Amino acid sequence: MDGRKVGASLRALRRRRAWRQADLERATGVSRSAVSLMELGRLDGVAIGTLRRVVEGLDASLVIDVRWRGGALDRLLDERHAALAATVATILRTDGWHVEVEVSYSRYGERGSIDLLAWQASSRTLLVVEIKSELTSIEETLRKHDQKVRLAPAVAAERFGWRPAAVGRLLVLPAGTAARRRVARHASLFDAALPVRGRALRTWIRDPRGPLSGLWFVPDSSQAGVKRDRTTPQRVRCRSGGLPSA
DNA sequence: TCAGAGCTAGATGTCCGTCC
DNA sequence: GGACGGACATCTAGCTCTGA
Repeated sequence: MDGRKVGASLRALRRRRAWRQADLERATGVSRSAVSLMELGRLDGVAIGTLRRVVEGLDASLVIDVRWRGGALDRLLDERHAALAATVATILRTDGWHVEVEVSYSRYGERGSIDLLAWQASSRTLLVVEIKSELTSIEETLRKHDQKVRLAPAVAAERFGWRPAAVGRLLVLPAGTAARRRVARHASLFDAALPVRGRALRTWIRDPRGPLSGLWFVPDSSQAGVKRDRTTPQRVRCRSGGLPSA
């Protein structure tokens, strides 16, 4: 975030309305001095929430972006997802499935990408696998997965010539306590939507018979060897005169 | 002289390390 | 895990500066 550019933008937007700093103070409840600091680009002394109030008070919006070593942050965020997908794809292939990765679709205005689309020719079973390294929104995850399961047979027929007799839906989560706790907290929801787990699930994967709605906790190989003490996530305190090293 | 903007000391709230 | 206290971040009131 370029402080001087942000400050210049705020000032330009304020002046465009012929407002004084005091007018902006009345409109947003943020003191004139704080507005002054922001317009001078001295954002170190300004809370993000306060900055947002001022920006929104000028009918603008605040976009905050975190960047790290070029595109390395995206790769870092994607690492766990990719590792889970790779683990599941390997297991499915070992059990005789043909696996396609990241199958994109666009049908009737609905767009997206199926993490893993697996096909077992002998039983003509199609499996729609959704991988979640972080379970943020449960409702959204289930809704999107449902959409993919609905569209998958048509996508599979069109793209690969697969004509399924049965369709399975599988949600994959990392086998940590955080994900298990989250699922336990919403047990009734998950039990209704994805009732098959554990041994029954593995049995179905080896020998699919009919449709399936399952939830699978898969060990996260990207975290292998990463030792964490009992206090994680660790607090990082920034002392004056120095930033914590990256 | 006055309006608008900049500066800063002090008040307040929050965070985080430590202890139990 | 909760309580406590010190350190720090953030905000504001009020004074000062600047330019018309």
